[in-house]
Amino acid sequence: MVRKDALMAERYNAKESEPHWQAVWAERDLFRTRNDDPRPTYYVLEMFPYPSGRIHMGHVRNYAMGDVVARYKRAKGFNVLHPMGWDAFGLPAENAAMERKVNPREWTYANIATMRTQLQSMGLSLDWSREIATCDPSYYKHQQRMFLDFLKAGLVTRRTAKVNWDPVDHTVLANEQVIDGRGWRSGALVEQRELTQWFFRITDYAQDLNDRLDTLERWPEKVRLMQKNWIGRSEGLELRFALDAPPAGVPEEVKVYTTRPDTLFGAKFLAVAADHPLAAAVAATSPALQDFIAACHRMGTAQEAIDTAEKLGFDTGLRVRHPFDPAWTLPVYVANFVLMEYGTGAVFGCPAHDQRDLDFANKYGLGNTPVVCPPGQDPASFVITDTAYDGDGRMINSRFLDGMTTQQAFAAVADRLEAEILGDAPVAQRRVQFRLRDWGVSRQRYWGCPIPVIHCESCGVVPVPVEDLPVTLPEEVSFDQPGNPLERDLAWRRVPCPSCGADALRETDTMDTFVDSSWYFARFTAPWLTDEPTDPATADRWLPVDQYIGGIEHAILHLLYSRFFARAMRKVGWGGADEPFAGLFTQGMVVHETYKDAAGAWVQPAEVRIVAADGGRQAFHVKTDAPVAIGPIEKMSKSKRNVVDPDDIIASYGADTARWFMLSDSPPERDVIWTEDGVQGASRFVQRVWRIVNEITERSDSGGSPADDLAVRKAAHKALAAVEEDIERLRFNRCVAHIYELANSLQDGLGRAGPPALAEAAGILVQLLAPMMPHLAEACWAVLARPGLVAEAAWPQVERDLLVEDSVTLPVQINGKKRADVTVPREADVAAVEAAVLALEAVQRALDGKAPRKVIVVPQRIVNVVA
RNA sequence: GCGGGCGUGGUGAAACCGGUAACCACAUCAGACUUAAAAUCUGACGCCGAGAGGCUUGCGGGUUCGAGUCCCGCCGCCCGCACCA
Repeated sequence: MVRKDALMAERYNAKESEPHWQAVWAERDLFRTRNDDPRPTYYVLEMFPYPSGRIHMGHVRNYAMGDVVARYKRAKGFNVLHPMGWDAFGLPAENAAMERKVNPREWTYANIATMRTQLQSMGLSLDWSREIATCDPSYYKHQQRMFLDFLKAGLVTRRTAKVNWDPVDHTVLANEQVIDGRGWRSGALVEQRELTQWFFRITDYAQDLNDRLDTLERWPEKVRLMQKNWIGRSEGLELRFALDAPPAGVPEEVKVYTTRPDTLFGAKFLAVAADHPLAAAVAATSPALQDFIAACHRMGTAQEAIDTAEKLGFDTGLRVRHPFDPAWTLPVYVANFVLMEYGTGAVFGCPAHDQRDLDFANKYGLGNTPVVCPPGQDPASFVITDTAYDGDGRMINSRFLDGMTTQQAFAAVADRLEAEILGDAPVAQRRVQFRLRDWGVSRQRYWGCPIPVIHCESCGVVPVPVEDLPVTLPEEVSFDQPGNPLERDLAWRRVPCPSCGADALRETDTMDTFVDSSWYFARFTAPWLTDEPTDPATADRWLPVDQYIGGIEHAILHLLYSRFFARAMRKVGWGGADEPFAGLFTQGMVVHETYKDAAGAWVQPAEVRIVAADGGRQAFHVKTDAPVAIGPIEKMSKSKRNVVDPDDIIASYGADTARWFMLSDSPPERDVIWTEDGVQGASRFVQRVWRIVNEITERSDSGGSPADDLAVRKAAHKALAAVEEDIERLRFNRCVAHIYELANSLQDGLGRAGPPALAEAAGILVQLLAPMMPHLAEACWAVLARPGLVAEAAWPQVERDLLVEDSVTLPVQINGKKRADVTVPREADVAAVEAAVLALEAVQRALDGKAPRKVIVVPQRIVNVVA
């Protein structure tokens, strides 16, 4: 009690401390990465943000995780690259321009400025000297260069594709602007229009993109699986059906792709897509079919409708011959469920073994013949009524296939039909098919990277010469009229043809913003280059990214496109790696309770006061005191108003508290619930660490027994070993638990252990904290009078000797239930442990004088006595 | 429909290879300090039971000396894809 005043260290003041240490780091330029640093490289990257206006808690979580890894790896002696940039093109800037009459560029750069300040207030160890914004000509110039390289290398094609067309606004709509089949602004029914557009030939790499997934061992299994399904590789047979007496103008054959050639003897019909050439040929003389095709097109738009859509078909009256029996013919339908984009746009229907075919056959009275008998079924009694059987089994009703397994039948059909000739080619061909389609990159938008080509009446499509890059967006832009402003801007569009010099027009499509984010990780390796997208040797050294961290929502598109770009960039000589991201981590969302007032309006958490009530909690509005209903916990979103502004949290608690809370509690891949109690708990811990560290330095009186010294040192080194392992595996919540444990041990040891042991343990505590709460750690480091900055300090070495105990306490089970403990020397052999256990009173009592049937001793773990 | 994941105290969770279920934290309760409150410190805290003890990882089975963990069958929730032949 005497030294109470002396021990009352001042409260840690994050508001003063955090900007101070940020200034110290900046002054020493601590986080600038040099490409010529000889140490081993480590590239940690978090998905760069879209500059929407302000950062949100999801950003705080994402960047806090990345910063832990970056600071830890730096302490471990790596040359760490940890850059930041802005995914700055996109629709919201255009929306803001339309709604608020602002310039998209100014709006975007203003947002970037705000968000940069916010990120800097988090104390992230970022190399800001490498900052890039994708909307800057210094970035998209190189993207245009690569587009031209890809074009030359045959990785870009141009063909027609459907777009969403708003007939009232006369504009192309992005998918997210189509709501329930209607334009988001006009409310008009959206039509599908064919437009000539640019495509990246990602399907050229479908096989490799599929196969290399297996090598991405540090990717979540879930993401690999999602990509695998998206790529959708299948092995099947393309087979040709000859038409039986086709009328004039109708093709003589139809090609069909099937993964189930084994079921060929169960075929009952053939169906082609509404867009299939055969359908068009028949429709030429059939107004009824024209109507049917038009109806199919109308249905195409609405996503939900497909779900419930009935299988509909139109009987063309044509018939095809069965490949194994020219006398056996099948009717040919045009069907609404057959997709022109997949396979050959035509299928043969085997109702017994495909649910869709069965629904269709039942509707049109086509019947079914089961040809695969499930294991354990009697073939004689096996019938299909309204549930198709798509499993394996033995072939029946299939002539020469009877008795075979489905796999054998597949091979037998393929072998025979590959050898059979129809006209001048084999009837069938084995073939691999993918669901993946080419990547349409054309967007009829202003705020994107211009596609660097010129359309000339006599020369056609002419690439912009590399020396003329970048093709910059016009500065002056107006969104008063609907449509793409670039199309109206003739001053910008009109250019001489680079090839013949005649009057020509610029391409007005800009690139999908996914292109911008498909190579930024490579640009970060040398963003100062003005003439080239990358320095290939430098890119080779840094890539792949060692640890990439971001949201699961990018599991497919962004990551797949980046994987495509890695391949394409290597092909055209810009270096990098086969795979862009060696390690991937997908973090969970930040969620929060929702609140609604009596009128049903959403209420912000900041306006809600929570009171503990009997058996639960009650919420009241801070201003009106009116009761507020507590709703379900949901993802923080503006629409539900359940957002907490990082600025507010940093202002009242500090960045360290926010970071600590985001890393504690929930496993990083799971959602974390933001609660006021949780932040306060984190904040209390900040103060506790500060008190402990200060108290240690203020106490030099107590002596400390060797046993107490050892206990504190053991606790510190145990925590060190555990945190090290858990950071490596990105298990930040476990790191937090270990650090709490160490703080508890340190507090226990305060009155007992000696100053050297306490100082050592406190130093370790501070270093463990440093990746997570860097400002607090820096302040504590100074209090401990340790030299330099903790941000520059090498990671401490674990003293392995301190991790092993001399004796171990083993649980003793009798018949699998824990009944006692036994403490034995660590090195005790099995016989010694067994003897010690059998001497225990509890064991004696249980055995009741008899010999045990069995004693299982698992060294260092457990003993089980079977009575 | 297809594919995948998850289910543990009041809450977030931990339990690595099948080996003491519940580390750590939040909340709650009690105590200390205080005129009081906050802050801080100490303690209790899975369930039943006064206790001894018994029970407990969504439910039901199985394998095993031993199962939260492995296998089979249900139930519930979540996510992704979706007419892909």
